[in-house]
Amino acid sequence: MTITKRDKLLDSALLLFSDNGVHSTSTASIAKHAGVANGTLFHHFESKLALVEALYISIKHQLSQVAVLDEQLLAMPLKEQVSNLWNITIDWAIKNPKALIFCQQVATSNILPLSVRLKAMKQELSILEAMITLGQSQHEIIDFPIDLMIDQCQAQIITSGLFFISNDAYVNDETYRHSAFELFWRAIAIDNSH
Amino acid sequence: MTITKRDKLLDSALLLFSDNGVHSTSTASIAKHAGVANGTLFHHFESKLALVEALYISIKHQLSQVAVLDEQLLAMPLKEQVSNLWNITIDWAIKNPKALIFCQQVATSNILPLSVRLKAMKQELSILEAMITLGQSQHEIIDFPIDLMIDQCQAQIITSGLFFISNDAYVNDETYRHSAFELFWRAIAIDNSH
DNA sequence: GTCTATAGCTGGATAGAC
DNA sequence: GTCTATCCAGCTATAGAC
Repeated sequence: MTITKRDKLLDSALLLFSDNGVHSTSTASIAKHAGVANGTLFHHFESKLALVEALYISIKHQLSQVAVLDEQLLAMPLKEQVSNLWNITIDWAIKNPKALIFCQQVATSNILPLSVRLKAMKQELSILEAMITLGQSQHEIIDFPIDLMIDQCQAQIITSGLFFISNDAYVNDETYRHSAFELFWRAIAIDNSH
Repeated sequence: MTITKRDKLLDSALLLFSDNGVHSTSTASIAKHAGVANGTLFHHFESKLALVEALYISIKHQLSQVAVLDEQLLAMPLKEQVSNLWNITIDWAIKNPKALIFCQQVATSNILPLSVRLKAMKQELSILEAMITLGQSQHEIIDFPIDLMIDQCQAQIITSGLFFISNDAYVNDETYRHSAFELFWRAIAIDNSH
């Protein structure tokens, strides 16, 4: 498993995109940073847009591999399941700040066609949707429209991730960790005692 | 109060920026859309960046004029105050979708220097901060760290705004309206009964 | 203040040798 | 697969007439 030039190009692209934005990063600067020639970039990626798309898909795929429900988790109470997934996702965000920042930029712009973004999002959100629906049927999560809830929940997770990224002193602060999750859980949980 | 060419340029810039992004909108296309000559744009704005900044500041200012606490509001219970401000902001977002989309793009990118963004944000968030702090001192709002709460609350409002913008069939749907606000309020309120 | 014309540069993408 | 060299479109910004 060697690091190919293609991988180097993706790494450099992520670094430069997240720092300066997609549009103000030239393909030349990506190639230079990756230590490869200009033409090599266009050998591996049909166009700049294709590079952006490949990077986006790759990150979303990586995240979907991290946040999964296993047998052990499914046996726990719902709040623990949600908390677990929340923590896994936040930890991933803290370890991959550039990835989250880049995805946020792509998601809130028209750089990539809507169809590509929707496809990547659907895949990522299936767990979230499953948990909310389950919780609603068990009367543990409030019965608001599912599309609205998915939207809000996802936004809260991303916001928390971005918060810890830009305030990294709080990453290991239990108060902040706990508070951030509780803000998320309190919004949707029916039993708010304790 | 006539519509000056400067105003037309700002209007066209907002339209094109929110649709295609700042970087992929040329100054030439803005001038053309506004029905003025290319050079006129640079007479009114020193550079493209200065145009972006002027637009951003103008929108943030406009929003801060809309969301204010008046005498009448201050006499109400806290939840009503919050609900009122929430509704005012969402209504503004629905009426000015392009403005919200543009602001979101600017906020999640490095197009404008951080100092400019922070200044505009501070001004906008002062009411939110005041309400949360007041609520905390009255034990009506949960006592989590204020910086985290401001971040999350602002994100929830923006997310709701964007949700109604992209699902405009729900704009007048009381269920969605009520649910969106309750998700916001439940997260931070201490008394969750009823 | 507004226009036309254009300078000067940058960036995405290609061609062809190795 | 990787490189160098280069084309050409499109962009920001300026100059100067009106």
